[in-house]
Order: sequence, then C-alpha cells, then structure tokens
Amino acid sequence: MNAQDLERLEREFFARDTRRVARELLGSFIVRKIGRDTLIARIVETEAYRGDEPACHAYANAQRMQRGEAPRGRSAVLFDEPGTAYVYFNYGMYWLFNVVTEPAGQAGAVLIRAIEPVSGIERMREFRPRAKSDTEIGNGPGKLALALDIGAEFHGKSLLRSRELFFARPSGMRARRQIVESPRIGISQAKDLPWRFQLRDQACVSKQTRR
DNA sequence: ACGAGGATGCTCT
DNA sequence: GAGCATCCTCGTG
Repeated sequence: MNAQDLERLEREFFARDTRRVARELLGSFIVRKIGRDTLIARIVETEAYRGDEPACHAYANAQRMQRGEAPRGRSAVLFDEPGTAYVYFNYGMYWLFNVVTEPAGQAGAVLIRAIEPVSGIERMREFRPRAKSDTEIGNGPGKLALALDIGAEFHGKSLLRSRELFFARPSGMRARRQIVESPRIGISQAKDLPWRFQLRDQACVSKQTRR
C-alpha cells in the first residue's frame, strides 16, 4: 500500500462524538514518516474517553471548568482542537497514543489500542525487537507506540498538519460494520461503559482482558 | 495455557 | 506517597 492512495483525516472527522470517532477509526490507517521510510498501520482496536466520565484524564479539569476555572496540567490538551495528539507516559515505561476529539472546549480522546502492520514492517520490527511475529508488533497500546516511534515529541501537536504522523483512509471508505464492543481495559473508574471497539476476527487486537 | 509480580517514572494530592 | 489507559518473564500445571 502507498501513502498516495490515502486521504488524510481532517478536523471535521475528529470534531464529533468520541465514540463515533473511535468506531470510524477502525479500518483507517496511521501514517508515520521517518526519514525516507513510510510506516503504515491499520487501526484494529480503539477506546473512547470523554471528559464527562471519570476514567477520562480530563475529568477533574472538566469539573474545574464547570466552576469557571481554567483547565491545567497534562490533560489540558484534551480540551484543544480536535485532531491534536495526546501522548501519555504510563507505568514509567510506555507511551500511549491518543487523538483529541469533540469540538474545542469539550474534552475527549480516542486511545489507539492495537494496529496491524501494513507497510514498513521491517522498520517497525527494529523498534519492536521483542515481537516474535508480525501480529505482536502492535497488539497493545504500548507496543504500537514503540513500533511507530511515537513519544513525547508529538504531545500537543496537530495531526491535521504534521508531515510525520497523521490518520488517513482510502477515499470513499465506508464505516466498518463488523465491530465488537466491550468495556475498556486497565481502568478502575467507569469500568462498565462498553467503549472499547475492535474489528471482529482480527488477529492483531490486544490480548488483555478485564481483571 | 495462564497468572503473579516486577520494572519504572510522571502526575496529582 | 499512591496510583497508574502496560509489557514481559518466569513459575506452575
């Protein structure tokens, strides 16, 4: 597959309900350009996080806004323009890659939880030496950030403009219908909302299950 | 096949 | 100081 066959996802795509964006990102692609290499990966699993529910990192800031105070700290980015990257450093070791959703001023993001490598697989393997097979290159949110070399340098950056990192899909691509919904993984709040989305029968979805 | 536990550091209280 | 949107290794069966 070539990056030329794909059209970048624009602001209007992300400026919508977070769950809708999370569903429609399934089957779309992440394009990551590093030097002369173009890495392309199909999105197969996502989760929606919205400012009005307590699992969202923006929750405390959303409450603050209700009281007329300004958002602050790391999660203030979640109130920025849709299409902005929110990159979170987790468990002292792993970067997790999100894209900001909802109109500016409302907080929301979609966490990318798993990808299927499509192009530039050899380069991804260099970033993921532990992967024993191609399916293990990006079958988890920490793993895919490694495979695509996504880290702090993208936090707060607009993916509507970046040459190095953006979302794309073939023109005229229809929304996927074979989608499995389930509760989100690894959280302690709002555990029961079925806001995790996966492409059905996809080998590269994450292995994690609820505790 | 599966589960427990360790690595590791930022953010917020 | 606690908690965390994880991953990996090493036990056991």
